[in-house]
Amino acid sequence: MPGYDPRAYPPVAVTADLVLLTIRDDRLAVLVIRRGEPPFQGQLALPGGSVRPGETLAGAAARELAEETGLAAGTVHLEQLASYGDPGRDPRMRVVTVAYLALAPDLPLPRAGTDTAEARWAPAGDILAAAMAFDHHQILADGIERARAKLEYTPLAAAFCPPQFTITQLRRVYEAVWGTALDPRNFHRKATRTPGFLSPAGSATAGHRGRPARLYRKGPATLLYPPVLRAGS
Amino acid sequence: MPGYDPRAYPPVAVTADLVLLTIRDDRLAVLVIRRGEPPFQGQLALPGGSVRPGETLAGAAARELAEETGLAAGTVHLEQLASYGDPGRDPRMRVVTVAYLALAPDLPLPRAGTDTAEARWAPAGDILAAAMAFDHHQILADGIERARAKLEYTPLAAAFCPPQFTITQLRRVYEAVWGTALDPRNFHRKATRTPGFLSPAGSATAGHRGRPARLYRKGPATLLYPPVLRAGS
DNA sequence: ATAATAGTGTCTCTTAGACAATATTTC
DNA sequence: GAAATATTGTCTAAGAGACACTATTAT
Repeated sequence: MPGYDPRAYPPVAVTADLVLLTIRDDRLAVLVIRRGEPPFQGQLALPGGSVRPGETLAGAAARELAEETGLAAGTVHLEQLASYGDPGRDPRMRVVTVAYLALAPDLPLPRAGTDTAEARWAPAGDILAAAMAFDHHQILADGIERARAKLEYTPLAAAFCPPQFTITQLRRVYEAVWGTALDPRNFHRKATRTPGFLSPAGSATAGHRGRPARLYRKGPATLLYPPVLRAGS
Repeated sequence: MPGYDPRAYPPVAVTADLVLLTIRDDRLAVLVIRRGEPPFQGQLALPGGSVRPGETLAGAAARELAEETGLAAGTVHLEQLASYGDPGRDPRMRVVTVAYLALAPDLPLPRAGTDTAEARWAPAGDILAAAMAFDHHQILADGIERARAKLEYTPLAAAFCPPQFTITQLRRVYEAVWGTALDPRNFHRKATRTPGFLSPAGSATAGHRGRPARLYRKGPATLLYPPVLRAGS
């Protein structure tokens, strides 16, 4: 637009917030912190912080992720979710946050006390039923919905699993995220016969009751065809 | 995060950019402007501008849309696409842009000369093959890919059509966006039998050769089940 | 009548979902 | 052996894609 000058307006802060999901005890869980200072002191919130000068948006999200989990970005799936910038969403000033969705295997508990007040995993359903600081409830809901949708047509469920995993582990991811039970036999056939979904990883597990299961890795496909559709009609 | 202060960092500008798509002459077209001033003077760009104080992000996108097309937001589908904020994407200062995807029926040519230098519709394929200012090439590519994907599992193709339309018009949308030919008979069956995709609008068209076609409106569904899948295996 | 476009029906193949049957382990 | 889990197979119904056929208009 001719004549527009980005410097002509009052200052805006840009932050990166994180919806970090995992599966714990066969349930979808989210990493939340309890805010140690105003605004919304004492309330639950998503981890996040300012985007620093010279840092990309994804870089800021990856840095937050590393600070919270101690893990390098390579281990965890990280994608941009959406941006939220309603005036008044932060009482201090105009803040636009770029939310990122991160999907991780069941991680060791996040490092406590370094720079974040009381970060912990909590069942996603519990958090959705509670209040959160800022508009984080909406951001979390959007993140969960994104994850649900992406399980249908991408091999992203594997992001919730360790590098090698069994079909049953993968099925439990679907069941936890969708909140529905799936037939183990039909799921097995679907997962193993959808091209590119899985790559065999040879050996088999043992150590629990029942027949040992084969191991797989995430396959080369980026889109599943045909998709794994949630029940519809 | 304790101790973080959004005011502690250098200023950032937030803008809203628009990927406005339509179908013209059975081809996917995008609204582009030619920049009248530096940076990237003379280059093609997407329409956009600063988010004003007190304005929501979606509100800024709707305002840009109205400025470019003269249309109220109600006529046009508008959804957030993604945000782009790499340092250096704008040489003047740190600018984070929130891109919105807008889908519209074939509109009268945008108002010329009011506040935008030379806005025009251009075939999406031509623009993708050309250079654009900033990172707008990437934004456009992401917008087109979003539109392609959404045609599969939402009734969004209707957003490219006037309020009432025929099955053939709808099919031409799919063909233009996907760049593939679809069987008219199978598409007809699919469109009319997918629950909630279309609502009959009674009367029939005429005025051209061939049997008059029935008219439909966009149906109540927000997700198509089963989806209209692009050919895969 | 002919061409053109709209709409229906039919056939085949693939896939989803229900569920029987078999395989391989631990207890 | 019994129980638990993994894996394969079978049956049925629904949907996709190919394509014949009918319907209704303009010229």
